[in-house]
Amino acid sequence: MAEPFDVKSTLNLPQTAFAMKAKLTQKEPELLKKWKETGLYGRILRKHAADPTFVLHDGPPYANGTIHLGTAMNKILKDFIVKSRTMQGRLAPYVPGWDCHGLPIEIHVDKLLGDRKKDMSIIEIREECRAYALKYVDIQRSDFIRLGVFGEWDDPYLTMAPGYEAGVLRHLAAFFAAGNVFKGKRPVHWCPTCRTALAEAEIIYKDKTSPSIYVKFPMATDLGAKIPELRGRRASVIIWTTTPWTLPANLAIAFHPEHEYAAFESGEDVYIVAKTLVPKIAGMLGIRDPKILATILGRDLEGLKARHPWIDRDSLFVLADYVTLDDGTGCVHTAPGHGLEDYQTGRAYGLDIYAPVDDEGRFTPDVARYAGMSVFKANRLINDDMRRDGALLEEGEISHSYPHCWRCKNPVIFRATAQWFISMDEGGLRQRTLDEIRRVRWIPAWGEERMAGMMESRPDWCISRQRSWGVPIPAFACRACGEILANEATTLHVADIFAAEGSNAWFVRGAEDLLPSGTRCPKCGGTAFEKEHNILDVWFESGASHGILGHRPDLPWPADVYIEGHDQHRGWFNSSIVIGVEAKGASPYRTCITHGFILDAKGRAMSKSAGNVIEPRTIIAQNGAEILRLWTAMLNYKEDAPFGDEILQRVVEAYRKIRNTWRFLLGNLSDFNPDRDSVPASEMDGLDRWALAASAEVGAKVLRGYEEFEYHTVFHALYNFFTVDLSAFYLDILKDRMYCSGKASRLRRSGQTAMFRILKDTLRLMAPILPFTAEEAWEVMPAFRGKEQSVHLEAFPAIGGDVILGEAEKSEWRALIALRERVLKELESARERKTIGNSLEAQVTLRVPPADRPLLDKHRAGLASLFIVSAVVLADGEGEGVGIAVAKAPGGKCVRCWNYSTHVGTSVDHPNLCARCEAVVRDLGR
RNA sequence: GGAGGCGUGCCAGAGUGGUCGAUUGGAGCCAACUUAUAAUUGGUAGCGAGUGCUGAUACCACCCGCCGCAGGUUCAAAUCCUGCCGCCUCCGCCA
Repeated sequence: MAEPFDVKSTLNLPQTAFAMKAKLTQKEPELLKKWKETGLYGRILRKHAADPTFVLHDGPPYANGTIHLGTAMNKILKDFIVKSRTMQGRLAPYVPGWDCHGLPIEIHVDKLLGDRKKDMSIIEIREECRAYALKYVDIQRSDFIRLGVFGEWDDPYLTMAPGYEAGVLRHLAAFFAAGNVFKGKRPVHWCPTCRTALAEAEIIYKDKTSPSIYVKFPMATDLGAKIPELRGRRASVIIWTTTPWTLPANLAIAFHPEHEYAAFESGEDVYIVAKTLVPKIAGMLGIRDPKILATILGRDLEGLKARHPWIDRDSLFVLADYVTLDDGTGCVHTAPGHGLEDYQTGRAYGLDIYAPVDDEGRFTPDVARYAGMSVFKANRLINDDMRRDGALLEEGEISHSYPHCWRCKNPVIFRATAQWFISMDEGGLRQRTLDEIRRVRWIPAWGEERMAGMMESRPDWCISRQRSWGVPIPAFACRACGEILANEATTLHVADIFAAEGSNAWFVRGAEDLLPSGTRCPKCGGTAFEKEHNILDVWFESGASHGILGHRPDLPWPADVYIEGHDQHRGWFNSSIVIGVEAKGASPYRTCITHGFILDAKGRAMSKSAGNVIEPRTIIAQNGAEILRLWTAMLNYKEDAPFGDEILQRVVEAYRKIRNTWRFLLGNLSDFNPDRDSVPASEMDGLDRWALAASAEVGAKVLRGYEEFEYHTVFHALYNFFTVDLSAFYLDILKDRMYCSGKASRLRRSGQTAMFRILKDTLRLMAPILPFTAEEAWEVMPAFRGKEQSVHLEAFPAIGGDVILGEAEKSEWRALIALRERVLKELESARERKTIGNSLEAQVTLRVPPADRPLLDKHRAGLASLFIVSAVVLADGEGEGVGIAVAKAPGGKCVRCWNYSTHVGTSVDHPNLCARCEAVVRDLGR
């Protein structure tokens, strides 16, 4: 006989507007719009106005191209930091920035302009660069906003803004004040055709045929003192080179300190080369069985000298680690003005950085015989002359990869030119920076070692570039005597002009107009000057970005945190700390965090040429930004992370689980008024108290994770809690109580109270990671006293309070949960035996040994619901452990709650209901 | 060439000296439910060698080895040390 009404209508089934299907791609833009309209970001800052500050200073991405996954991850991590610190009660403003100057933009604009560039002024070209940079600032800005990153997007810092440019020069002035800036020579790639210096990005490597020659340098020092066997012999060192034209600039020969060198006989002559290369060289000279007269370690040759093959000059024997035995003779021709390693070695030995070659690649008058001759043409002649003099031992050709100019495609040369430097050791800058590095907190810890290693080995900082798109180095030359004028005062003066007019002023104004009035040459007293045309290395510009701090009370200097990819140990972290130390005497960051790179699904770096690049826009368009954020939270960002479809699907799965759990909580709270219906913890059902205690434990772990910037532990802790504790255990058990108990019964309200508190806590704990979903849920969550309009205006929950369980209670629950697992296994085998289907068809009999009796008696009433069965019978057992038996539950199935009960069929009014349901239905007046 | 990082089951990813052959999730297989329903729940489940059982290289039981490989420290190692191999990132780039 059926009930005279629809039983289902008497149940309290879940109800919520929070959809199962997220439709993130639609929902996220709606929330962004709403946040913008309600001025959420400003409200957050105002709410925390009186709180202690926390400054994450943004490393400026380069304003060129669209963002890639790595950029997205970086911004998301920054947002985790800012949002979580905010919810921890800090005033944490976030000012994003962009790096706008520099070569890549200049090259792109160059290509865009093509031939038109010839007719344009430098100002016009710079305006094109500015427009180009602004375009990409806009594009990237909207991408970052789309990710849900909160910040001052309307007022970012741009390195090309006049105020910023002035700040850069003021930092430069600090180096002038310290006496650390000097002008020196340094080899750069130089295109003789285009008559310009080239950056690495403007070099293309192509195969080129070059001469390959072996040249002997006769000893100037008598080796007899060191090697008695060679007393009185005519000894020479043999070098190998592919650039004969650099021989006029030869000042040294480099040996490896650890390699063994040998002197072998060739008729009257004795030649010195690396011992292992003797057979090769001797064979080349036609000596069948070379006689080795003596050997000597490279380091013992240091300081000796050889004669230049034709110039009246000695060549110093120096030591260098980069000398290899793969090619040549192990004795390396060294011209400090024509090679980077040669340059470094030359500086180490105090040699002249000698490069007697002019802008067009011709020898200067300094070089006898070849003056005015193009260096490539001179190769032939030099070889001929040396052959005639007997200096050339062997001549051939070699095809090798050689740098060429990207524009004219001609081979380039390496040539020392005048450049501006910051000395790392003059004034102890390197050491002071190293000291500061020790004071910074590095995450991960190995960052310190890496950073210190780089700082120890970095050469003097070459800060000048022969380019247009950047901040000019304000240096002048006296027209009368050529004296260079650049110091703290002139730099600060130009900084003031830039602050008002921007760095274009350098190109618009005359030299005298850029100097304080009445400036005279300190050397000759002249009053006429000309401007130099160098711009600053962009790393100096971005490294000075901490200059935006310290001008607003909410943005003090130094920053609490810098966080970028680990490539920035050499880049931004490096230049920032050097500038911070010189200008402010300290590191501009207290904590420095690095993250890994994003690789493709196979673990390879993403690159356009490999065709494995995944655009964040694609992910967002298909899955929503929330998925990208969750992925970022799941991974241990300290390591490089693979990314691909399969991985993405897993993230989507995890998202669904979290979303559905929140949805279930919301669904069961539709009739719950927290302020009116909450049950005090002391009166709550035991299981609910357990759930709150578990939630508190997770909460503590999550807060620790945020504190330590460990977002994957945040995610794992919450996700585990959702799947294991809530979904598979607590909420599963709670269903019967929620659906079937009287709406306002104490038991149901107790469960609702726990669910509400868990929902409220987890939404807030998850808000920094899932700002959209947490907000969406927050909006539909029951209102309560003090509820903020947005979850992002809330603080993290205080953990603990009234729900911590004692150790005794905890171990009781551990025992019950362990017993439950065993019961579930027994139920499964009963299911396999077809004894039962649904677990509610079962009655479980526990044979309880005396030792376990107190525990089970205490929880007797809750056991059936704990196991989700219809009945539990306790019987006396023996020995160790509780025995478990499963049988078909007696009685009939209650059509309302599906529990089996002997009460079913006994009631006249409600013969299909169990006692509990009959009572509930009666209360409803049915 | 230099610096740094990483290597755990089919996959992802926990685990930093015993309670770990190893948490959790995904995929797989089996099942329940239709009251979170394009949802929820339970169970099962690594690889290799050996012994027993057997008609059987199947199932089951037992046992041994395996957390990149090889050693070492220790009463005890996925966890510490050394070497090797592999992968990745950054920097340099050759006279």
